Amino acid sequence: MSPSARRTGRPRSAEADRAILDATRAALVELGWAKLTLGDVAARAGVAKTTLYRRWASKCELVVDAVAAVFDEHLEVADHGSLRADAEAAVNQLGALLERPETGTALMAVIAEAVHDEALRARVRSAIVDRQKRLVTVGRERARLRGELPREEDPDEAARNADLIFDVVAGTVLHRLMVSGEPVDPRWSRDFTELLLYGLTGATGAGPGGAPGTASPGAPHRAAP
Amino acid sequence: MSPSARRTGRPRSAEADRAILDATRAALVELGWAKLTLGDVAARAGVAKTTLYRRWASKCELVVDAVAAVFDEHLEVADHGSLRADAEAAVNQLGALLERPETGTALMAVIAEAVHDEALRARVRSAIVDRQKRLVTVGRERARLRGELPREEDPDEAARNADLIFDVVAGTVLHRLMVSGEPVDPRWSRDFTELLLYGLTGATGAGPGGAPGTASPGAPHRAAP
Amino acid sequence: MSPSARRTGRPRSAEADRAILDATRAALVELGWAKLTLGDVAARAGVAKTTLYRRWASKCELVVDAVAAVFDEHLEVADHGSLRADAEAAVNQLGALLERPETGTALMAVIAEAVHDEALRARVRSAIVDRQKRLVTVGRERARLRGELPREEDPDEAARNADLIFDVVAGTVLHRLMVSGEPVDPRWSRDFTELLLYGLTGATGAGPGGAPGTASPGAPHRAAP
Amino acid sequence: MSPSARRTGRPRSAEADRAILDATRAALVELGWAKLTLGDVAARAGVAKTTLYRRWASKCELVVDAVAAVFDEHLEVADHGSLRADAEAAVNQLGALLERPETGTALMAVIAEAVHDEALRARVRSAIVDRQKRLVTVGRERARLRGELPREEDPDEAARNADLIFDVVAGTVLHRLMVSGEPVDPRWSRDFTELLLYGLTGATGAGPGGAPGTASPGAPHRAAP
DNA sequence: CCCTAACCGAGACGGTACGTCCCGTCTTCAG
DNA sequence: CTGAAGACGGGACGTACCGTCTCGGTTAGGG
Repeated sequence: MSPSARRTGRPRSAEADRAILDATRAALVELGWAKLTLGDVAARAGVAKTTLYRRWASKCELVVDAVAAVFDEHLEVADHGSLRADAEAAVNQLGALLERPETGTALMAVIAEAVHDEALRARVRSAIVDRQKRLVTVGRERARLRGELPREEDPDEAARNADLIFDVVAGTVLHRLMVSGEPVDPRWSRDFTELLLYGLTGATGAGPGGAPGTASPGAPHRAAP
Repeated sequence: MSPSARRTGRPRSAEADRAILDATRAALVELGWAKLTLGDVAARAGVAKTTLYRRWASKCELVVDAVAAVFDEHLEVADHGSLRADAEAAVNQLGALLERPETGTALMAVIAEAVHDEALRARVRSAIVDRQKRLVTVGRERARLRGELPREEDPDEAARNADLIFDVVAGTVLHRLMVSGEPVDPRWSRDFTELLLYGLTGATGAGPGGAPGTASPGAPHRAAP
Repeated sequence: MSPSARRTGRPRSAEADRAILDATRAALVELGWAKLTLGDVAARAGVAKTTLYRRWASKCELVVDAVAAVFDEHLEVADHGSLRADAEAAVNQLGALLERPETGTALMAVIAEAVHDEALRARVRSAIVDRQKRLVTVGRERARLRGELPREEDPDEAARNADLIFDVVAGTVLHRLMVSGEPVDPRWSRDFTELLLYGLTGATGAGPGGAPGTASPGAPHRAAP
Repeated sequence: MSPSARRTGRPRSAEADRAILDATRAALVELGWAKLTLGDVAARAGVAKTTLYRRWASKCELVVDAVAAVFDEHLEVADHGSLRADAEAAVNQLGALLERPETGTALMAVIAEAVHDEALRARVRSAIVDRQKRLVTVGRERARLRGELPREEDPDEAARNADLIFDVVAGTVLHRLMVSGEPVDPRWSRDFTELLLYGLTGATGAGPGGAPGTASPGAPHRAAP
């Protein structure tokens, strides 16, 4: 049916899709998640509510798609030469994305909704989370090739570790922005990267933030005794 | 004025306050954040809607207070003997709190709203975030007394570090539960604690999760040469 | 514009209009004006409150229309052969209409409101008052044709007289029912008609009510000497 | 109990009563019946709601009393020398009273309520209607003494006639002002008096309004042939 | 070149929850 | 015991969106 259906009749307007997603982002910036209404989005897009509902089942799914498009455009996994640099770049990139007025809030709200909605959770995962996760997995793979990280034998454990690290990176950035309400500025992402690489107990003797500019790069993975 | 104000007229019923907060928690458990209705809360509490609106300006503020009470009851900062044990206990405690049906989702939604609402953000901070933060600060102080962590000279830097660590701990737990949708079970909190203490580059040679039961306690803060 | 407007979109349901007016009348009979609730009317009509508010701006306007329909159905201006008979019939008809549980009280309340509301006043006038007024004007016209009343030269004065007579007839009936709380029974309407035709000073020597059964019919418009 | 009760404790403030009734009239003028609220009246009077409710059971009763006071002050039954003059004076007086912004509307609304409330109806009757009625009864008595009206034998019939005449006078004036929305000006009250005294068929040959200034006084009760 | 099916806009529909207003009662404190 | 202040339970209000539906009109294919 998928291939045969939708052969006859007037095809859906591709322009409408674009206009709706643009309008959704604009409305998110202007009103925020809670005050965003589908009727308003339709009006902004110059489109009938019917048209909108034909394509998206709910506010959540629409917003997920609208936000996902932003992630698609702005996430890249360039090689910065070292684990540390890759990590810091990933933190900065995540921070920059979530600092946008249309993403962070919307994402939080959608995630809250998704807790009780399996289908929505899957959509969020495939449209947004997995895209971010690649930053981590690709970075780790590169670090392993560079010899910065040991090779992991157990694939199961490797997967667990990848998930853990992603939770740490994404969770921390999200928390910094949304809960603490502080920006992801260069100093903070350097401190965070430091902590991420060497832990609380610290490799540099100074702990995270301790003269990081000089000490950290020179002591990459803890001089063996 | 605070003490002299509200001298006249019928005083507000303390019982009503309690009934409303209880009803809010019950409704959160039963319906979740999205389907929670102020009218329904009032009905459950055996209270008129007016009474509820007299005290709380919005669903968000009500939920913050209701959730805060849960945190008040269940957060403790007992001494577990070592930084590692304290950290793991804090992770478990945070996990247990946010895994409750009435807290996690609601908190996410409220935080999403708070982005556009300064007053709400302050309320969340003082009622919930700061309470959690004590787990981190008290734990770090103890670790310092035990000699597990170096003394920090610059008080400014100390504050930055405390904030960073809290963002990492709380953000990671939140992300694990809400976004990844996985539980905070003993193995995960052990792995996370390991990562938190020793970083990606790892102290144990096996990286996070590598035979942590044996290696980690024996290599707490990396014997200095 | 009137005919061309409302071309697009789903047209309003004529059935909803009918159901709402029916429900309004039923609710008026059952609850009376004071306890009548727009929400209740909507529920009885099997209609959403929105639908009701889309058509009528207030309880008053709705009731005016509902009551007007009753007047439309029950007012007729049949020829009874003489001014006296026509007048008596008009009095009886007005009495019967205003004695209905859904009309009298509601009308009083609406009129009270209309004092401060020009639009409502116009609506009452065109929907109800003018319909009643025809009883008077048609009756007077017939009486003139029969020679029972003199021809009026000045059209302005004629209009003033028609208004006056209508105020007398309708006002008296309304007052009898609403203020005095007495019914419009045959004897009273005969007495009132007598007074209306011959005045306080009376044509029959006995004054109004004085042996009216015999005197009045025989002395229609005062035998000229 | 009536005489012995209310001996002890602080006596009720007579000033409060006055302030409340004044505030009620002011609020009626400003807001009209529908928008008048007891809380607002209490606030205007500088009195607690409790005080108000201790004295009046409902908005209706309060308004009746407030309006009644106006009638008490402004109704007088002076002798104007003839039935015609007395009638015209009564019409003018009634008109002037009901034209006041605080009386007419309120009266209509209260009467509408009173239809379903026996106690209220009695209160309206004794506080307002009967006061007006005296204008009619006293006038008729005087006219009888002057010989302008025949003596009535049957006391039952006399009562019926008095009621009828009052319904006509009060009802017509009320209808003129409230329903037709026209003022009770000198010409109208002259025309109405004419109609009231001589009826539709008219004593003057010219009908009501036909050169009434000259014809009517001279042809009082239609010379019998 | 027209037919026709699916599209589109507009907007009314039955609902649910909202937050406000006022009701009439109560509870407290001051005189 | 009165009176002010004001919180209380309750109920209706009128509004805002929801997601669905019914219209008339448009717009591509496929015949």
